Order: sequence, then structure tokens, then C-alpha cells
Amino acid sequence: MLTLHNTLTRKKEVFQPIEPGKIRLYVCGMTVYDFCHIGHARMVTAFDVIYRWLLQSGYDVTFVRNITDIDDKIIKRAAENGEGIDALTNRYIDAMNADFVQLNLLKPTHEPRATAHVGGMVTLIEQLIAKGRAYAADNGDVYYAVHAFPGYGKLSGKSLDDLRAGERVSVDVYKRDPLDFVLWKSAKPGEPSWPSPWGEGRPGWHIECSVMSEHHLGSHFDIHGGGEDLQFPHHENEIAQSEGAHDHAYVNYWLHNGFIQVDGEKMSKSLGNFFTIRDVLQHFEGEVIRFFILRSHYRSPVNFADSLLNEARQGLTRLYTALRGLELAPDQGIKWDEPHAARFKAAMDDDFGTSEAVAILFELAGEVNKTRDPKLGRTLKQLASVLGLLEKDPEAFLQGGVNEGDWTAERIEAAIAARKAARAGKNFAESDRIRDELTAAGIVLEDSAAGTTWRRS
RNA sequence: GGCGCGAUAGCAAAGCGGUUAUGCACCGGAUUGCAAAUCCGUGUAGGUCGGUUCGACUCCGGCUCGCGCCUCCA
Repeated sequence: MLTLHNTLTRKKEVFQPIEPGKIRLYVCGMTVYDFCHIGHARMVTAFDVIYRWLLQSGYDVTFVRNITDIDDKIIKRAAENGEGIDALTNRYIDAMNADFVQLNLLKPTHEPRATAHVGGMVTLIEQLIAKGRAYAADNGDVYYAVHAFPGYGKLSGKSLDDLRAGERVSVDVYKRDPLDFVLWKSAKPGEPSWPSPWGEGRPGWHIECSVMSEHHLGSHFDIHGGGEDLQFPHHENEIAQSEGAHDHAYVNYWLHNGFIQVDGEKMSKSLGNFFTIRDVLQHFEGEVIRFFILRSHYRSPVNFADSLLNEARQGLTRLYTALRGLELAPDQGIKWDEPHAARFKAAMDDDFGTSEAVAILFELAGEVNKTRDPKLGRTLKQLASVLGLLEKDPEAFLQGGVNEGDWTAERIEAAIAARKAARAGKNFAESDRIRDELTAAGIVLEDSAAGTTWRRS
């Protein structure tokens, strides 16, 4: 029985799909004007695991993750670069996809781009105007009238009074209420624009998700996810738009992931304290990043530091070491009544408890080391695979690393052969010298009855 | 100012009203020519003050500290 923490109620709830056996899932994706950072990696990895677990649980899942390819920052960046927005966004979409491959993410069912849905956005705005929940201002902008939607604030737990008391909303002479938000922006000269009943313009940010989710999932679907900062105003506004237009429930369960922090502070582009995924990939394999993220619960804040990534790598090494050289039993599907598997399932069913699930992988690894049981080995690999982990050949992971340097596999093997000869002649000074040289190069040797193996530390 | 979240051992991180979390690091032992890996073992917890209870890290309240949102943000 799957339970999940619903932001809407701030409680764990038993999951009930709208349509038996099917789940419709939408996650707010990237705005593509720069490389993805580790915070984005956390978000996409968290929802990738959620997607995998829903599939594993036997649901027919339609997973939509959008791409925002029109917005102020994109226009600004493209102008700075002296290029068109398509050239800019396509470049960063390619980069994003390359990063995501390294993180071992499954492809969503659909990845709609905002610019392909502008017509639908115009239609939805017209519906909102017809219902009296939106209005066109004299400057060609269209605004949502928040006071005309009774449920405004129900997701973020804010009331209009609270928001007004905050006094941090910008004053805009064209808005009837400072809290009204823009649905359609009139185009300034030289900006990309689309035709509309209110003149040339472009959509506001929030409207795209209402439209793209409805296009692929209908106006009422099961799960909507995103970073916790999107709770307000983005998701609040989505609810206002979709429920305001259709007068029925928009989303049943809202899921929000916690942030990656640096020195106890949120990692974000505006603070400038972010590390891009590709920066980190220079030093750590994608699987290490993935494992690092899954060690903690998706809603917890997580500190980011090299030392923590190193720790994650050590842990992942232990798991791969357990599988190394072990012949696995044939894969006949996961046997969920096996004790470890049963506990793993219970952990994942409890609001996607990957931290607990990973702990069970370690316990299983210990059992595998003790017994060398091919069945337990298979179970370890199967359960890890549910999390998108341990899918590589153990030797490939252990001997892989990101910076091979001068020490190719051939050179290492030659050194090992030389050391073997020295050891055969009891010349331990020489054999230790060779090993020390390899150690200094980040290569660990492991002697056993079967011979000497190596890995990169 | 308003709303919300959190505080667990050296580090990271979970579950749980009473019984070993787990990993990394550390220490002792087995193993090894010596190591590494592995196994066995030991130790180090639950911000603070109260309350509930036979019993609280786990429930309730105060306090302190930290973080997030209220403006673009994963």
C-alpha cells in the first residue's frame, strides 16, 4: 500500500489513483537558458525514482516533464549572446539530456515544450476571461484576478490577507490587485511573440503548466511534483488557472522535493552558489551523484560538499564490491516475499523512503559477502536496479573512475605482473614499491587466492 | 512581520513509545609476507526545559538555534 506526503494536506495519505491501475504524473521541469545544476539533479532524480517505483508497483504511468523554452531569462540571455532563443534553448536542451543520461534517468513519457502549446494557452486564458477570473489590461497584458478564485492559497497555506501583509509584491499600475499575476505579456519591440486576441505577446510562466498537463493528462490528474520553491507562487497559480477554468479538482497529490544546500544555504542561480552537473561529473561518476541524492529522503534538505560525494562513492564501492566476481542466479523477477525485498518495498511504499531502501541494500551486501549466495546477489542487483543503481558491470565501475590519467588498464596489468614476479621471488621491497606507486596513482590492489585484482579509489 | 519545515553519535542519514538502523571514518581481532577487500567484535546518539506514560530519541507544550517560502528560482 503506497502512502505519500501530500503538500495539499501536509500529511501522509494512502494513494488512490483516479483511474484504477493508471497514474498520471506531471513534474515541472527545466527552464533552459543555462546548464543544469546539482539542485536540478536532485529534483529530476527524486522524481525519476518516484516514476520507477510507480512503474514497479504495477501502474500504467504517464509521466510528463515539461521544458520551459520561452521566458524573460531566456530572452535576456539570447539577446546577450546575440543569438535566437531557439538556438539557445536547443543547445541547453541537448546539454540537459546529456547530463540526464549520466544520472541514469528514464525518459518521461512526454517532454512538451512551452512554445509548442501557446495556442492552448490562449484558449485557456480566454476561458478564464469568460469566467470573470482574468482581465485584459490597457497595456495588452492579461492578468489573473486572484480574488475571483475562492481557493487561492490552499496549497501554500497562505491567505490573500497574509500575502498582502507581506508587502513584497511589486506594484504594477495595470493590475487591479497587486497579487494578480500575469497570464499574457504584451510583446516589446524585438521580443519573440505570438498572436493573440490581446495583440502580439507571449505567455506568463504559470499558464504553460496548466495547459501542457491538461493536454497530456487531462484537467484532473493524480500527482504533480516539483521543487519546494515552486509551491508558491507557481503551483498555487496553476491551481487557480486550472480549477478556475474548469471548476473541478486539478491535482490529487502534490509532491515537493527539498533543496540542495551549500554551507547551509539554498543552492540557486540567484545566489550564484551552484555547481553544474557537468562540473561535478568532472570529479564523480553520474551514479555517485545519483547514489548521493538517494541516500537521503527526497523532502529533506541536503548539504552538498566534495567530502559527502566521496563518502557516497565509498558506499557505492562497497555495494559493487559485493557483486564483484559473483555469478548471479538467473533473473526471474523480484521475489517480494524475500525478507530484504519485503522490507525494501515497505520502505519505498512509505513516501518513497530511499534512505531506508539504501540501508537495506547495504544489509544485503553484507549477507552476500558472507554467503556468496547467487540468489542473494541477484536480489541485491534487482533491488538496486529499482533505484537505478548497480546496473553497471562491477569491474567496470570499480576500475572506471573519471580520471584515468596515465594509468591505463594495460599499464596497471603490467605493473601487477611485475609485482607478482617480485613476490614469487620473495622480493617484497620491490613488490611493495610497485604497490605504493599504484596507490599514489589512486589504484588499489587486492590480493586473493585467485590472483590480484585492482580498482580505482 | 506572516506561513511552513527541521534539530539524531566524528561525518552522513532512517525507522521506531520498551528490543543492533545503515553507511563512511575510528579502534580491537581473524585473514594477509605486509596491505587491500572481506568477516567478527567494541565504542561514540537523539538541541534545551517541562508534561503525558510503568517506560520517550519516538507523543504534547515552551524555549533556543537553523532552514525554506512570502520576488525569478528545482
